[in-house]
Amino acid sequence: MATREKSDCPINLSLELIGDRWTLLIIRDMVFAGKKHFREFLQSDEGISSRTLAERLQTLQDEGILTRSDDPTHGLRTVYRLTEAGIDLLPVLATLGAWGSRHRKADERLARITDQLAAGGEAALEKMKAALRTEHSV
Amino acid sequence: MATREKSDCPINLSLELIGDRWTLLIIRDMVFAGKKHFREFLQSDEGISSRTLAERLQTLQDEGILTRSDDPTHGLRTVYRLTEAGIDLLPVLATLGAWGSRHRKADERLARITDQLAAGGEAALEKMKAALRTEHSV
DNA sequence: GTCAACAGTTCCAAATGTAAACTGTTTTGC
DNA sequence: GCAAAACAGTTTACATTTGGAACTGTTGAC
Repeated sequence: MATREKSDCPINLSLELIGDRWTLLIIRDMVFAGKKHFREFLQSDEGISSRTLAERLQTLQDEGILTRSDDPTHGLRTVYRLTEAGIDLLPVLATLGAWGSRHRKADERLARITDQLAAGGEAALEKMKAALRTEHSV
Repeated sequence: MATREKSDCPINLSLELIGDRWTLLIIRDMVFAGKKHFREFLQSDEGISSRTLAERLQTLQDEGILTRSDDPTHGLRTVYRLTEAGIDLLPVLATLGAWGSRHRKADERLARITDQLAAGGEAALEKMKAALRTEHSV
């Protein structure tokens, strides 16, 4: 995504980075399923290809949304962690989930999660962000 | 976008429809700039191609996000209007804009708009939704 | 020492997106 | 009443992105 920015509109700038089919699904898996490893992302229901996954993880790393580091306890394993900018995408996931829950035929169990998050307002979001900071700190 | 759904996750269902570079920019133009005509969307800074625009408008219409009708006062003109599902995308635009405003180098004047909307909580959103309902009703 | 786990990479085909020119009406300005 | 501009797209040729499958090279488990 080395494309020159097409405008300085905040919505456009967000979309230039996360406006695609896969990026927010990766973030979703980190936020709601606690995934941290390449192989885990590969196993999601939507079936991202390893090629696309590798490219997205690299871009997200370049743009400061997540960090990549070696697992000290396991030489082969790589750990991906959300940065503060990545954790800050939680409200986007919440509103996106709430919309899908209301206007598409979504799984009820999953819908409850984002619905509660969106309905809980700032307080619910901050609580979950705090938990994510703990989980993704080194 | 006649793709079979890959999962029933509400976030995935939202992304399958609006997770791309252009769709939310069209909605943004309708919501914040009051655009309603093909030629107006074409003139945005980001420069969508007429082919992509036509395809997206068709999909959004098929999926019930907007409606298409002839302008009674002007035989050539077509009017696109947001449905309730389309208006309901406002919180997504607000959080997306707030994120871009905080984490990218966004235009300050534009950033203020989404920032206030996101900071104003449910009340600010509902107020703007009410205005959109009036503007996009027949 | 063998086998599975791990994070990718490589290659090719298919799908999608872009730019630019073009269509066929209708309305506007004179 | 006629020419030019406005309107919503379509078409075509090309470039870029994506998807699927097979493959690499290393490390850890048994």
